[in-house]
Amino acid sequence: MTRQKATHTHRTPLNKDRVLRAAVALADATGIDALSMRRLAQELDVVPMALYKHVANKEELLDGMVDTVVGEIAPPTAGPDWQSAVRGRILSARRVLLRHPWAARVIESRTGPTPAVLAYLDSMAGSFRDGGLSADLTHHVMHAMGSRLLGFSQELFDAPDPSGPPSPELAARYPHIAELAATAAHDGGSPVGGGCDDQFEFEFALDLLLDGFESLRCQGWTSARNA
Amino acid sequence: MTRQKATHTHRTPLNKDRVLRAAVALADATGIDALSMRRLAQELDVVPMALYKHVANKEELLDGMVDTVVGEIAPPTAGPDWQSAVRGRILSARRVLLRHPWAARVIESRTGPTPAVLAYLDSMAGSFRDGGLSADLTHHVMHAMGSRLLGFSQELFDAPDPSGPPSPELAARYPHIAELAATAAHDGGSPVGGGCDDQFEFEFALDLLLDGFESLRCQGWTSARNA
DNA sequence: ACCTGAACACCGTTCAAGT
DNA sequence: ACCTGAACACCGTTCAAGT
Repeated sequence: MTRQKATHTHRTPLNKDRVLRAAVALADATGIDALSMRRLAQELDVVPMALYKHVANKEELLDGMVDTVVGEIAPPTAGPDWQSAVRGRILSARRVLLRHPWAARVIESRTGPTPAVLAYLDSMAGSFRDGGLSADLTHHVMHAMGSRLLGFSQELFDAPDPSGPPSPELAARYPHIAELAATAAHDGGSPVGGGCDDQFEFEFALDLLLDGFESLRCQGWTSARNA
Repeated sequence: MTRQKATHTHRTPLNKDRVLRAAVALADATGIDALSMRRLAQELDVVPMALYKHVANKEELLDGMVDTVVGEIAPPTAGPDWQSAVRGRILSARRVLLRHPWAARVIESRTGPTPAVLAYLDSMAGSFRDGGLSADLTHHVMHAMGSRLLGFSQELFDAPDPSGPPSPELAARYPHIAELAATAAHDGGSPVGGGCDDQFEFEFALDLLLDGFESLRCQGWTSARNA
């Protein structure tokens, strides 16, 4: 009785939380494309169908993973002004999202917001309202921020080719892109040569938007007046 | 000889363009999730493997579909100022993307920009440069625009529940969200009651950014001075 | 009542056999 | 040389048979 069958070793019994944490860890380690119900079950030493006792289907698994990740974002902090409070929380969200590179894509793919996302957005709206923005302006401001509220934004190009300067024929075909790439490589915002500083680009857009919002707030902007 | 075998009727021979146009039409009609190599082949009255003569694999098919769609965006038009030229083109891109609701998600999923996307971005960068923005500022501005350059942006919530006002317990749990939903329903920017006017939200953020860029241009902003 | 193996209806893609 | 059917290695999920 000191040995149990290896295939049925008595383990911490499965529960939803353990399933979700294993799924997040697996996605972190192997990427979201390699996350399948079968692969996850294998990781948990469980038969695939055992997962369906804790999540209804794969969609619910992905929803749960999103909530797990969004739950890692730091709570709101008091700041000298509304802008720095919002800014700090968004940058915290960004650090979380960078730890889980698959999360942005999964969040995008959800049809509706999950409870943790709703709670986060509600709290963020509260920060805008506390800062003196009208409900009307807050509404449009939330839309304008889009995914940036959660610490990420859609980058259309990952990183310019890091292998030296662009090829001559590419520069000829896309002269303006080549000029931008040359500029980025020149001011060395990032380690060596190629690529741009994603963090700088994120904060550039974030601050431009926050400043724009504050300016509208000061003007007493309303959509009725401008529509 | 007046009849041919129904299963091998002589048709316009397949070529890459015909494959891509059929794929776009199929995605338009049935959604991107229903687009499989096998289903597309069936639509073209062709055996699945025949597609692989014209596209290397499914990734290349999706790349080609993106290029087909981006090719529908209107060329740049001359405007009284750089802002209205850029604005007009982006709103044209938006109309194209609304015709192909699957395209935004597919563009996001590409690892690198396709030729037509590069050409579009190059032309857009040219518009900023012609407007008097420095190469440095143009670079950051392109990043700040993100997917908005192509006429879409990440909406975190599709549309608030259209079935009347939010339930009491939801309003209690997410008071600020409920307030925003009530505001949106109130000012009736969209047809009846619930939901917000996506076009308004898009233009609100677009104009806020364009105004911010113009303001930075006037100030002679450079990243070196502000870093 | 609970658990689970086999099966179903799909995928994208390889490959060898047919013409 | 070209084309293509069958096969491979996967999916998520159903379902009936086992305990």
